[in-house]
Amino acid sequence: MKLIHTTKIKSNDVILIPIPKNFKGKEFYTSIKYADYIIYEKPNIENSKIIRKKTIESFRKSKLEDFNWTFFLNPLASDLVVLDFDDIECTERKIKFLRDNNPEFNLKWLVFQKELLEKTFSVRTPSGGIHYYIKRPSKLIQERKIGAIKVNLHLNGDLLKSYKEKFDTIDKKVDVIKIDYLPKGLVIAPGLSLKEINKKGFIQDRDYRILNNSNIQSVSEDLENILCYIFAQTEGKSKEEKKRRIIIKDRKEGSLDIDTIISETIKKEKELENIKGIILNTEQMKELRKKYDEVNKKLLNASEKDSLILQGYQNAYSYEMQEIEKNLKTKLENEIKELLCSNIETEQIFNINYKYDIASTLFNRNSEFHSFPPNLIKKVNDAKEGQRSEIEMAFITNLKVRNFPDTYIIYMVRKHFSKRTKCISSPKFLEQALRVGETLKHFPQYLNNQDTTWVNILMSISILRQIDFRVFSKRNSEKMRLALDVFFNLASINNDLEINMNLKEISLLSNGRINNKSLKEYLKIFEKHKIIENIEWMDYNQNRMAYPIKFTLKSLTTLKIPKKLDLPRFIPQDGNQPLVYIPSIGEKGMQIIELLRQHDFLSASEIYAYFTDIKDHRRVIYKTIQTLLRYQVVIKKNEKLELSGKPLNQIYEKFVNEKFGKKNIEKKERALNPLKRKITNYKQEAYFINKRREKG
DNA sequence: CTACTCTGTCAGTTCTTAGC
DNA sequence: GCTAAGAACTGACAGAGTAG
Repeated sequence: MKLIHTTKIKSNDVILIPIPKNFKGKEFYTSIKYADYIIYEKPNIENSKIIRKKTIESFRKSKLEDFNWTFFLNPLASDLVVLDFDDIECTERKIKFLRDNNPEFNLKWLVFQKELLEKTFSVRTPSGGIHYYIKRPSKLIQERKIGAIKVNLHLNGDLLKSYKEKFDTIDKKVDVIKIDYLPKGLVIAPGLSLKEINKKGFIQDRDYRILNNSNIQSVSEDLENILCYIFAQTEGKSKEEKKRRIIIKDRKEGSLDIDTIISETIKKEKELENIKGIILNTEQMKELRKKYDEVNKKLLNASEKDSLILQGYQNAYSYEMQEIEKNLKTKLENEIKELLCSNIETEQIFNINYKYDIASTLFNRNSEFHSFPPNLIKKVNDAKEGQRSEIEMAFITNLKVRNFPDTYIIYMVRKHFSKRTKCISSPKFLEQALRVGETLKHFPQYLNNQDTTWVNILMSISILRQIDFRVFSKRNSEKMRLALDVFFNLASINNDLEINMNLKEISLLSNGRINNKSLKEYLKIFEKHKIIENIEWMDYNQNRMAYPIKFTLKSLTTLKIPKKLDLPRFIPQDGNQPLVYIPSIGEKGMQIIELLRQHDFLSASEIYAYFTDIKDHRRVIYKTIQTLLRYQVVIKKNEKLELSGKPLNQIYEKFVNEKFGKKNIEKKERALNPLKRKITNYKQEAYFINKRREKG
């Protein structure tokens, strides 16, 4: 005899409570006083056994099947939660109002609805409501919350006022939305019919029919954030974890003023841009200028012999002026570096900028590289009042989905956005846009305008995070991910799937340690698997496919991926920084750092879970973690790993200093700056390429 | 017994360096 | 761009120990 009328809910999920099969006109009651017998700390099955025993003892003539068996939820024993949507028409109207007036709520609700509610097991209640059954492993909320959505958290000012006016007449409890969050307590089980029950004076049969017979969905980590937002609740985690969270926040926000660092940096960067103008106004420079001009006058009437001497003077003066400019430039650059690299947060800004700066020095490009589509900034600043929020959102979404850190985005906004923009004029808009971007990063399928190129590229970047590249080649799969990642990032910057850039530059712009030779090999593999097409090779030397002049990426949205990774693998935008060049840290090390940036702290086994595609992942990741611990990139606190907070560049410098000491100064200098070293090598190569080509 | 931690080895791949 | 040599990285394997 089955007491549960569905296979989707197992007996260890719930405690079974007897209720009468027919209420005979009475109001709802349970057949026994279950509360006296339940011991929360025990597994549900044991509690159910006790209840059954007590039931048989109390009703000696009855059998188990003479009762209906309903559910009691015990948050200590199971992560099953029921979301009870009451008064569904009014609820839906209220939700619609929130969605229309709060873009962040709109997106998060959409994801919540599509990814959880519509996919999970649900039951139609007799009042027309719906019970959604979900599993929430975090067990963040352990008490019943009736009317769990507080409207004033999602609306403010005039919007809240007009909301209240609109719903005041319909609903007494206007401030809340009638969605009950039930992790604990009694719930009428699916498949039951409460015969002849008295509900508010009416006697009727009340049926609980299964509406969606899918499996019960578990709340993934990404959805967890959305649930936290919708059912705003920050409590519930263990005291120790809460405390740690506060400590980490203190370190990130309290102890240093990131805003000041960013604005100081921008100020200095502007000085650097206007360096010529600034120098001209210094006393020292005025003096030199004066002397220079005087000599110039003398030159007009000077004899041939004198003019040689005067020209010598002139050269000396202009050299001195150049030196002043150079010194001030170096001084400013060092100050910027010192500012940004003083802490682990803003250091990312430096490392990302450095990547683009250094890459542009390889072939002495006049136009520098950007991290974003350059014309987007123009659009942002030129936008009319009504279009602003959409265009600014597009900018932030682009950087966010491509996994740029928030600090970097804030820096970009402060640097490039005009005062009229929404991001600058209302900081709350920027905060909200960043949170919306965060959601889209994890749920890219909800990006608007899917048919446009720029969204298509963002989708592709999201997809490549979950490709298991070993299906394409036995080669090192993470390097292939790096290659495709940099290609699509460049496509995003140019808003064009065609790439015509030197592979050496691409190597420098990548988010990891990959050289042009490997990029070339991967190009061929990608072409074979139709991810890249129309490669135009430079074949000056007997059809040897020396290097690609241009090639075209194909959107990954239509690509059929035979095997996906369980969890997306995010490559940090500052992944090509010196730290990666410490032996046995590498890309894996950066990916672990990225994980810790996103989660604040994780246990070793939680980190392993992200690399299960590697057969021997525990051993492999273990080694990387050990190295990170050895260099104090991460530290261990109560069995959890977290970033130590030491700037990564400082750690790398220390590593080089210890390795070379005072010996091998030349090698040390090279080692201190791996990207510069790469450029020197590439330049030397280019020199010989030209030489060979001239020979024929 | 299972899940996990820790150490070590090895072959194949990828990167750097030196040289032209 | 190319080669060669060597360093470093990567993921696989074996195996001992430990906690629950």
